[in-house]
Amino acid sequence: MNDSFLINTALFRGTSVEEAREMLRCLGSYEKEYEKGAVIFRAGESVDSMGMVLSGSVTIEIDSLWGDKTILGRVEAGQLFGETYACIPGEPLMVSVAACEKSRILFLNADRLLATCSNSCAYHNKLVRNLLQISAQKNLALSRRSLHTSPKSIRGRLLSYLSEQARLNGSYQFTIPFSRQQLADYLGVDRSAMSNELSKMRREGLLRFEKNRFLLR
Amino acid sequence: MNDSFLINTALFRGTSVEEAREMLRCLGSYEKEYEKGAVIFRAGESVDSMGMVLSGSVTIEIDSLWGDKTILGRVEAGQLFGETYACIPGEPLMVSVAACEKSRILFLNADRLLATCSNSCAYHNKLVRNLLQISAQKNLALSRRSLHTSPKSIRGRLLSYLSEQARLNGSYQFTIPFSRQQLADYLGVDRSAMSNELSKMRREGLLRFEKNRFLLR
DNA sequence: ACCGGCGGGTTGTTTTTACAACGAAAATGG
DNA sequence: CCATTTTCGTTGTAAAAACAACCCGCCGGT
Repeated sequence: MNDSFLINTALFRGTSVEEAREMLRCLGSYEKEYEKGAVIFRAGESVDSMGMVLSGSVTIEIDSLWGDKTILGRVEAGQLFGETYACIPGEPLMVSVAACEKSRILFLNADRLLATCSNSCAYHNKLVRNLLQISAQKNLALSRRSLHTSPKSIRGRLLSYLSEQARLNGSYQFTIPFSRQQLADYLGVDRSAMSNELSKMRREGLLRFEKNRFLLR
Repeated sequence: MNDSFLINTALFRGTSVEEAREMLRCLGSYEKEYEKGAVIFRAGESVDSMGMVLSGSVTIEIDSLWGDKTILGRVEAGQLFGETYACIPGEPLMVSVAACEKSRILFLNADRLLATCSNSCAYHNKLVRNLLQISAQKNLALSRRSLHTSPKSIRGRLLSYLSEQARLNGSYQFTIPFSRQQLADYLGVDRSAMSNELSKMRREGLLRFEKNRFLLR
């Protein structure tokens, strides 16, 4: 892990390299690598650590019996996952987290982070505030998905999602971080029906796309 | 407001009555009353305060043009709303908050809560930690809704929601906090179709219900 | 080069849901 | 206590999505 990597993450923002290193020790952290598709947290378990993606990316998903999955969001390098459950000891996960490519994960013990650290680590409070920010951001991400799944039609959901991607990118041209199946899972619709709708929208001149690159008009 | 009310809320848990009172002053708080249906926060605005429900209850909802609404959750007495946006200054709301009955709301300035308070209020850090817990809980609430809306069929959604209500109540008999329309909005389905499905399930002997009281078998 | 798997598009069928319209019961308000 | 509005269940119809089956093209491995 690069020295400057940590202090550029949302969690460690505002600390120095040395402080961050010390915090890692204090938090009882360790790293682990996962292959594509490997499950990192499984629904039903309860966890006492949160994970930070060092490299690669993971998806947070709800797995139904019958094999359907709903993707709640994607977590990229530098971002956290599982912090919600880590903050609520004993709460069983209702989601699973899986690597969507080969990924390296840093685990951080939550109890130690939340404990009112005596005085050894003066930066605990900073970290807690950062974590609050992150939690609020994750809240937004979840709300955003609700926003995109609130239209009842596939087209409505696609437009809601794609418009926001355009807004985020500040351009009508952008690349999305999902494969078709993942996008369908994220929007809660059938993949083939979605492909169909995308083609229909293209025929109507609403948009263009090639693979994951989209152009809205 | 009852003296012991505050210190029994998740936000002020762990503080004394006097401390809580002082914090109220420190946070620049004020109260306001809303009639049933009144909008407290409107999507698109940005806010610098969070609200605590003192009495009554409010719903957090996504309003589409065309008048459809998606209910993300219900906030009861003692609970917070808007804390997500209050933690992220300038972020425009993508949801609205409306009173679903006559409600009294306490507003708390977020900047002052999050500011690293010099030394006047020693309990700021406690409050921030509590807020982190609350934020995590709200995360769960949002995830829970995603869980309940991830089945594609109305029946699947109903069963997901009702099973959890049963689990929460620790009994197969329970009362839900939603009217039919609200439940339909929460589950993201058509009300009449949902009524229909409920009746069908009753005919099949899966459950009984009268008004908001349900009995699962 | 061949094979096999995966991602993605197409098509047709079937099931489900949304939608609209209505009526009865219950709640509300004067 | 009556009038009005809201809530909820019912029905039928039209529209949409799920589902299944299939195709093609691409890529990685052998």
